[in-house]
Amino acid sequence: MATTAKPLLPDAGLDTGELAAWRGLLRVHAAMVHALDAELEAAHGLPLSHYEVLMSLGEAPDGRMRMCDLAERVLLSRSGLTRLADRLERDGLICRARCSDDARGSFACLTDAGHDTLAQARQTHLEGVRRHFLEHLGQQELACLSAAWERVLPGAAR
Amino acid sequence: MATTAKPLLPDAGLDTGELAAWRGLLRVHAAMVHALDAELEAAHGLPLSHYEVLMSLGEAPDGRMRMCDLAERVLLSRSGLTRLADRLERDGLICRARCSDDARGSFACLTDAGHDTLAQARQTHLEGVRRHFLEHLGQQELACLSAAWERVLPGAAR
DNA sequence: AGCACGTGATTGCGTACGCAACGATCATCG
DNA sequence: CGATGATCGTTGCGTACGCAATCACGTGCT
Repeated sequence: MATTAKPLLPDAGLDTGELAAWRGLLRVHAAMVHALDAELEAAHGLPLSHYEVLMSLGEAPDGRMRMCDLAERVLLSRSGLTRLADRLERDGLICRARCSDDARGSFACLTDAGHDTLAQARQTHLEGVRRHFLEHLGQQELACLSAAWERVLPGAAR
Repeated sequence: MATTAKPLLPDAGLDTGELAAWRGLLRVHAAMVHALDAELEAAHGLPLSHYEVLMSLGEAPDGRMRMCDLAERVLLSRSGLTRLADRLERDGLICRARCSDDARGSFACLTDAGHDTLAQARQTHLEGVRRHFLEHLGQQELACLSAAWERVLPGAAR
C-alpha cells in the first residue's frame, strides 16, 4: 500500500471544511431525530419510528406495503420491522394481510385508526421538519442538499 | 424556480425538493453509519461508537476528557457513555481518572493501547469517510453543507 | 457555617434493535 | 415433475441505549 504519496497530512486527516460537512451531518441528524421524536411523542404519544411506518403506508397504494419493502423504506432490518409491526398491530394502527400472489409474504395495512392517527401526527411532524430544518435553508441550499444526496447515495448505499 | 407554483397543500405537505433534502439526510446518515461501522468492525474489530470515543479523546488535550463533555461530543446520554466507557475500559483502550478540581467528575483517558488502536482505526475510518462521502462532493457542495448545518444546528440542537 | 439547590457519574429497569437460524414458500433447471 | 437454491417473515438471543432515581459533590444564599 502506498504510504502518503501526497503532500497531505501524514494521516490524511480531514480539513476544516470536510470536518464541518461530515460532523455536521451527524449532529444535525441526531438533533432532528431527537426533536421530532420528542414532539410526536408529546403531542400524540407516537414514537417517530411508528410514525414513519404509518407515513409510508399512507403514501402507498391502498395503504399497504409488503413487509420487505416497508423495512427498506423505514431503514430497519426485517426483524426490526417485524417487532415494530407487532407493536403497531397491538395498538390497532395497522393490520397484517396475507399476500395472494406470494404465500410467503404478508402486507402491513393501515387500519382506520391508523389513518386517523397518521392524519393528526402528520401535521405535527411536517411542522417540525419545517421549523427545525427546512425553515433554515434557502432554495439554493435545498437544491444543493438534494444534489449531494443523489451523488452520495448510489455509492454509499451499496 | 422549477418548483410547483401551487400554493401550499391544505396539510402543508412537502414539495419534491424539500422531501429529497429531508429524506436524503436520513438515508445518507443510515448508509454512512452502517458502512463505516461495518468497515471498522471488519478491519479492527472496533465498533464505530468505540472509535468515536477514542477519536474524541485523541483530539483532546492530554488525551482525556470529562465524561460529561465526552457524552455530548459523541452524541450519547450520560448513562450511555458510562456503559460505553465500561466496555472500552474492559478492553484496555481507555482508563478513568479522578478529577482533581471537581471530585464529582472523572476523566476518560486514552491508554497506550487505545492510542495504538486509534492510530490504526483512524486510517480505515478516514478512508471510509472520504470514499463514501467526501469523494462525491465538490468544494461548493462541501461549503454548502457546512453552511446548511450551521444554520440548522443552533435552532435544532436546543 | 449551614442549608437548599444544581451538577457529574453511575445504576436499575425497560425497550428497541441487529444477526443468525429457522420454516415456509417461490423459482430454476435438469 | 423433483431437487436445489433463493427469498419472505418470524423468532431466539445478545447487546446498546435512554429515562428516572440515586449518591457524591459543588455552588450560592442568608
